Amino acid sequence: MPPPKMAAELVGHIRKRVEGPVLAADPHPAGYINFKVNYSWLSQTLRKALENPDQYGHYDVGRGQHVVIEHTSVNPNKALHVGHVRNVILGDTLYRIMKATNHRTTVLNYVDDSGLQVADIVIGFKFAGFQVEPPAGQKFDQYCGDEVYVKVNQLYEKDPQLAEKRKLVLREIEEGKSELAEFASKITLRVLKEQLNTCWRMKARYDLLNFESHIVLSKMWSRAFEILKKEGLVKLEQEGKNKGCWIIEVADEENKVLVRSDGTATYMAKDIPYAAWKLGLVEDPFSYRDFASQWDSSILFATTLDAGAKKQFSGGHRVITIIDSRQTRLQRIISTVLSKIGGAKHEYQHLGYEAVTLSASTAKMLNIDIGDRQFMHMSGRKGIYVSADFVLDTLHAKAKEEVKSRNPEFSDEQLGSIAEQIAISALRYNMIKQDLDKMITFDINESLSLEGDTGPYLQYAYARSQRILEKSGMEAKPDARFDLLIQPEEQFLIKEIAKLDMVVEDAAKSLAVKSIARYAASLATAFNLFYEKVPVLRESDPEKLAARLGLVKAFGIALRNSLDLLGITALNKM
RNA sequence: GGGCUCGUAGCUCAGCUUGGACAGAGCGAACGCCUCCUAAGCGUUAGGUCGAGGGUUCGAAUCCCUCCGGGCCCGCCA
Repeated sequence: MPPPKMAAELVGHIRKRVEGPVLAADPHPAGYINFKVNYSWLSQTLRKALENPDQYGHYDVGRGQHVVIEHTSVNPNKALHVGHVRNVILGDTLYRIMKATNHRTTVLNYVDDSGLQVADIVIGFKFAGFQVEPPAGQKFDQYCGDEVYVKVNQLYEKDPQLAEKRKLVLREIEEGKSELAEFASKITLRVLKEQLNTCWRMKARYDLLNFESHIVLSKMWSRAFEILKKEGLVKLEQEGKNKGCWIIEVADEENKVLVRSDGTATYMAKDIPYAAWKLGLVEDPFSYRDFASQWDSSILFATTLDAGAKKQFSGGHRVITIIDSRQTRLQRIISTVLSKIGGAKHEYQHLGYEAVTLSASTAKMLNIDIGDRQFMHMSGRKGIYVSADFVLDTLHAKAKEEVKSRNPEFSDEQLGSIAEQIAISALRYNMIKQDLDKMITFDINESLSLEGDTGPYLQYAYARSQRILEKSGMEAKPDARFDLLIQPEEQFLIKEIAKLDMVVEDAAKSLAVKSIARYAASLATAFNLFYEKVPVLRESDPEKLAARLGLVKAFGIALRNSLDLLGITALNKM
């Protein structure tokens, strides 16, 4: 039977059962059955929002389940660039969604304080004559990354003896104790604090810093290694190119070396115990100390092997590690290994995303010739990147001008604080709105846009709504006659507001972080259409006025709650 | 070579999981809308062989196969 005919026939039966939320069912020649929603029923969702604004849209997906999220994890030898920013914002947004859907959350930031990149900085200071103090006005992380790291790497090419020092320095750092290791640790912490300032500025926050050196010194690896041996997951290669190495066999690909023929562990081998720790599959060897207090008044802890408190950071029912998709293969191996040593009942998930690259015109601004290519991969070592602080500062300056032109009476302090919120909003929205498996080609000029599909557009819709409420001089009440809201723009807005919990539920279940951004944008658009067509303050019928004020307020609640999930501040004025 | 992934308007992207009504936004272009709740807004117009071909289906941007093009990954580096 052709669909149109089927629809027509079905409608006959369906009509008899139409009730409650559904007003009518009509066949459409294209083969559809169109149901008409009962708006006076749907508008009761507005009452729900007004009665319980803070909880509106916060769906209980997690039932208190513990989720461990790792993100950021930038090597502590340089400032964050826009590529790292994608990671930070993705991770922090996921944290916010998980938290809002009743998950117990733990956010980790892994600090690779014993890697080669740290050794490079130490060599710069100790053996290549770089001053430890940066020039006045330059952040220490930027100084280390822009100056020391890049230039030391250039020096290696001319001076092989300097390059030789890397291994020695690295070994000293790994062993700890020595004066050089102390120095390295001081430098690392200083860079880390500046990196955290940038992350906090973007309104990200963490629960724990995991220092790689502590993982190495804790002997977690040897314990994990014993487990792997016992379970028969690793074997000592007797011949071939990997002779003398402990390897792990991976289906459909080359075997991975875990322990080199000289007995040292590879990067993968450090990652396995850490991942197992996250899931609570190995005993927790760490104590925890206060590291810093954060903007949301929470305390950031750090691992320590010295005396400290015992805490429950690990042992997640679910672990989500956010690293770019170049690591997908390794993460999959780790996940497989964990499932074989008792992780099966848990979930170890890698949330990957494509890289951020620089657009041709932005590369040109950095004086980099990329020929006829469309984009350029960033490289910390070569000094090819756009730093997060730079983007935020530039956005801030631009936003400040815009706010000032609209609100000349504002104090400089007010202007600065609003401009900062706008800058963060622009950057966060820009980094989260597209799909994870799409590369972001970062263009500095495009990223400075405050119009169209941007964070400030959302904030603007919110500010407009708050002006209406303020100027009305009335309180929007949940018991208004919402059934009087019968204009198309009103009904469209109601429908959007009502979608929030569905969107949040879906985002939490499928880790579809960007769908919150998409929703917030369509919600803001629905409001702007309403704003354009339906006057609120000029309405003379007091019942209609009350209903519209309720609608405006409910919109504000839905949008503010969405913006909270995105880490964007809802502004009353801008 | 093998694996993963992307390819939709001039540009940046939604839509694809769960196949259906003329494929939607933003930017850019042209033209409009502030005596009226902030014009960071709204509207109109122009712009599309949904990479190509085949298959499944009453119906494919969406599912399957092949191919083409871009990207990433395949270290006793991290």
